[in-house]
Amino acid sequence: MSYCIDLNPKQTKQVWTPLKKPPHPGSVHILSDDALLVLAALREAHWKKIEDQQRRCQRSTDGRSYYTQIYAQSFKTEKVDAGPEDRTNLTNTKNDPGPGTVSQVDSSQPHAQLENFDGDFGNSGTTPTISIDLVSTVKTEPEGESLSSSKTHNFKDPDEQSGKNRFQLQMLPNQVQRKHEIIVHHQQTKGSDDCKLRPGPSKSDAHSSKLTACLSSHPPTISRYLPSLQNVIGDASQGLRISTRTHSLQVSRSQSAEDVEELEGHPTLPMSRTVPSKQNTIGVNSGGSGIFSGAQPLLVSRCLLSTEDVEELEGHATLPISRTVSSICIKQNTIGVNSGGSGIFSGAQPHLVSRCSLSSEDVEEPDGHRVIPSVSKTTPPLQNMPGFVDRSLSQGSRTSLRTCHIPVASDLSSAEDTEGLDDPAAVRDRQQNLSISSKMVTFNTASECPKETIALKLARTEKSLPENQNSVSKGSSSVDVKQLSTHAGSRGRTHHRQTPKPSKRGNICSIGSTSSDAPTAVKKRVIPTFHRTASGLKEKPKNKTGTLSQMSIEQVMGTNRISGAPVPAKTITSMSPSELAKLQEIVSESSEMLMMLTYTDGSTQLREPNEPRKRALSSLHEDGVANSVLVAVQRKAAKKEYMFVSFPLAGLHVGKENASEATRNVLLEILQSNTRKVCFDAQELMHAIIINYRLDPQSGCNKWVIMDPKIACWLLDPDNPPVTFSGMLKTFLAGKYNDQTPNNHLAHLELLGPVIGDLTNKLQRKNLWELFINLEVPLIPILDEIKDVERQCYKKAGHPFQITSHIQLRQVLFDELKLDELCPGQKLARTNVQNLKSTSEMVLHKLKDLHPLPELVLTHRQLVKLKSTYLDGLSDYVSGGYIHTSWDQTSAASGRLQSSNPNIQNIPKQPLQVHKDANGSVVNESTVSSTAPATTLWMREPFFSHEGWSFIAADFQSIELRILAHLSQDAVLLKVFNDAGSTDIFVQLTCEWLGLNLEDVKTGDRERTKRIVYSVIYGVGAERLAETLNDTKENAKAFTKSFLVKFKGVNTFAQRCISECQRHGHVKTIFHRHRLISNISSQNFHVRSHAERQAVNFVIQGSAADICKLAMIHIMTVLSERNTVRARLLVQIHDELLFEVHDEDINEVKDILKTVMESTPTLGESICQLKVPLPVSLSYGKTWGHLKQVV
DNA sequence: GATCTGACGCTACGG
DNA sequence: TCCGTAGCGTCA
Repeated sequence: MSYCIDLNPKQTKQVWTPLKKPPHPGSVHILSDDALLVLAALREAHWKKIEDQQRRCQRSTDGRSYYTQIYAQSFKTEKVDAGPEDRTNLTNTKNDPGPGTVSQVDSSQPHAQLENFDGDFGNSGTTPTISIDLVSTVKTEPEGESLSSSKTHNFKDPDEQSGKNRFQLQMLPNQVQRKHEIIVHHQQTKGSDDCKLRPGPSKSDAHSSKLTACLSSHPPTISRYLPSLQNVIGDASQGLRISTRTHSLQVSRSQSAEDVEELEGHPTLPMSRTVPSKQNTIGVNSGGSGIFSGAQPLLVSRCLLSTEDVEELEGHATLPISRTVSSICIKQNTIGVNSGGSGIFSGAQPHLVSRCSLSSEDVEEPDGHRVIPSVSKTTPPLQNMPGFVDRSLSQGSRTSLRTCHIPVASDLSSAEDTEGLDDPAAVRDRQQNLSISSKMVTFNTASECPKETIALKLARTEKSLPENQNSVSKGSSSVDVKQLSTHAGSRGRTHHRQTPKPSKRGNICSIGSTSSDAPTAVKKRVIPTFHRTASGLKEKPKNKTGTLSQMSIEQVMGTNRISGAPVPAKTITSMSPSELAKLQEIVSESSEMLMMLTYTDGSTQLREPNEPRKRALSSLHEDGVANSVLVAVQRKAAKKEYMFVSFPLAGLHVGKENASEATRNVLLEILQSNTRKVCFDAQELMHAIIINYRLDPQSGCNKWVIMDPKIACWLLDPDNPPVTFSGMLKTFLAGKYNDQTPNNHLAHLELLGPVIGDLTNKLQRKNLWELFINLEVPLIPILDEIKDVERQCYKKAGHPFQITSHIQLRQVLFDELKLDELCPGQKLARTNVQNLKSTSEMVLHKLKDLHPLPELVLTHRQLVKLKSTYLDGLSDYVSGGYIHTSWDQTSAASGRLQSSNPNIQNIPKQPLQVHKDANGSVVNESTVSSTAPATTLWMREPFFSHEGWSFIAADFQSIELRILAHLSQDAVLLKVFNDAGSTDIFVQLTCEWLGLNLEDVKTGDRERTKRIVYSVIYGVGAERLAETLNDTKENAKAFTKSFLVKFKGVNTFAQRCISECQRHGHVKTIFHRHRLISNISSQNFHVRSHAERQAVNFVIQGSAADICKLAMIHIMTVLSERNTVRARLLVQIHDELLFEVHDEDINEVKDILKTVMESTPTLGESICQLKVPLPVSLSYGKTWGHLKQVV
């Protein structure tokens, strides 16, 4: 079926817009942009619900009739041009759960009131029925683009030859049942007053200013803003934007396909596995569940795809997908397929996410503009912002493609892989490809952190980044080009290296053992640009001619030798005070220190050290089998001499009380010094020292930096990590070193120096040095925190077990320790599906007074979660020092935006505190004294702004509660929020409940209060609330009752939502966003109750999402109008917008943000005139983890 | 025996 | 028997 509508402007136009009563289908000639987009959004949002409903309610499988019914129904009672008295919330309309408000329609718009609508699309006249329910693709093409350039040009338009200024509506039936596409080509016409879809970022031409005017002058309906939202999302996330127009906009697309053509320069590879999408790769991301949460994916350059309905964009090949996937994300010239949820292909409905399908060919330079290919530290990627004009260009300072910033360590691929270098065009293309990637959030590698913070301190160099970058970009050396070629090279290549997701298990630092089933592919991990010298963490290289990484190496290298017969080691405890003083002096001037553990059986770390049994013993028992730490101190003055010192470990705290203060100090001085330290399996060494010397976090263990040849070798060949030192010498150093002196420990130790030197060279050649020194090495002490908790868990359980396995934990807690029997009065939660005894946080909290294990498990879970999800997880997404995320506009039924791959919205806000006792062991929070030292982990700290720029976060304060106040018209809530002098309501409530003063309320308490309040509002059960409150069920009931009595309107509102939902089958937000709640009338009490809570939640959460999106668009519009302001949107976290702003513009942007965002509710007078103010709180800072509140 | 997959439980985030 | 999400690890 193909349907084309003549839109000859001479004829009477029939425009259907969502804010008008829908016309009879036979009368429809034009679907407004709004209508198309609203339909698309609605359809996407309800797709799964439709299927569910059809399945459960035995409805017709025809989604069209279902949809038309729903949609027609929603407009039946819509009033047009409602008076102010009608502009109320949804509680005021008796027959319609919607707000009963519509926007004023500008008469200048080609929108006409359409008559004869019978409320049923199915009852069409003689004209074909338009299945607007199945809109899934919207394309626009900019002015001047020929439709014929697109494959969608296969419809028949009688006036094709004559007409400009028209819409063309086309429907193509898909072979797949119930999946159709409507492809709308929007031929833009100069002089049109309508608000066009403007996918392009360039706001410097006539059209863009027209858009701005339109946005400002027309009623700000959410649907009208949707196109802009697309832009904003694109700006904020995909970073594909440079100062030119894009050629196409794909809002969403459904389908599987079967036929594909190769992207130019990309060979076809079968998709044998799912892989993450990385630069210049096309891959499939697993949703986290399943094997690829930890396994090694293969690079595929092209997915198998199939559908006849997938049309090629000009300059783009169609990418078929052999399986059903939930989303396709294209970023940085890469196309990846993401599945949603659990399991790789669990998401049933595929769609393109956002507008991001750009290849370098699509980038054109508009008149008067030059393409800016990249982002430098001093000139952040403002090109991504609508309306941005890079004034530096007109000054001629940055007009060359070759001046683009290429991160030094942006690519850790093999330096030998440099094909294509000789072709300047190829290099330029690659540069351009690279440039298309704008930077979203900077991954901090250089920030200065509080002393107690270990977080993700990947590096500690300061201010080295810009110089580093400059030296590279200006140098334009062959090394740089190589990096370019490997970083961005893709076109014209005949093969692709595999770019697997790094193996979790392959991490040498993983606990327990090294992985023998490590990655099967060459590891390509991109890390931030930074450097650190092993001889001085804060040392800044002065040699301006070399790259920093080279200098780091030189400083680290030094000259090594294998000495002759080493002098015997001296035991530290046998030294006289004067000898100790001398030793300290030597240590302070030393150029290198080599370290190893010796064991009680006479072996060492360098001689069969990694026997599993021995390692397990060392992990499990404080006294273990480690006997001493042997250190070879290389004297600076005489480089060929080592001084050997032995620090006893065994019996330190079982025999005598403690090591002497002097001994401990010397050891700490060694470990904390900036001198290069080397140890094979440094993690084991650190652990032994911490345990035996009972070091606390204040000793700075987390800052020890020890170079580990074992890790270096693993990076060089992740498939074959070394197990023993001897094996490493054979495998990685090709027998260069003679290791045939089995009984000479000191000779073995001396080998470490030249060995690490050789390995350092190898790492540098492979571009792995930065990864090694800045990521893997600092990771070691962090892992020790986890290991410590594990060890304690094993002790408390009486045997080792897999703490992360809830099955094994259940066995330990309930079968062996029988903790559930020790609390007969308490009802412990059970798992949802299998109804087994749960080991959830709630249950463990209940059990923690009975046994130390539950709380240790909780601590372990926290640490492992942070490591797996935020440390390892985020590291996988670091690319050239930045992290890029994908934004999904249609995945959340509530209307929220969703971030994935990685999810940037759930990075912990609150720091995690890890307490340690005097022995250095991690202890439970409940048992620790308030003065006990704590290690603080800030997961947002690694994100830092460019130099000269700062973050500004603007978030709506308690937006859902305010919307609840507005919708419910609860007198108390309204009063609270309209009282200008009132403080944060959650702080107030916290004060009341805990009996605290305002100033004593901690952030954590406030967060807890917040969750409790929302829990009650959305209908939490007494039992669950009692668990949350850590109180009795009766008290929880009483609390709920008193809360609902205090805020009477809340309950009334909830009941009204439910009854409206029962009447109509769906609920609506302030902006008419629908959600079907099919189970609202279910006979099953549990099912029905759940549906009721969903209904109430959706109205509020969805309305909040609408307002947040509107604010987002509004603020971006205003900022783009003021093109002197340097600010860019980075992240949206539902109610919070995070900007990066030039330091000189901070105050101006603060004012703009506050003014504009707070005016959002009044922006659309007729739509969301809230009865309460919506204040915005601002905070700013250099790192995301430490934002300072603006008062 | 190795690999793959989906279900499940759990924990982050936002309200 | 709060809602809405994403992601990780285990296990069958």
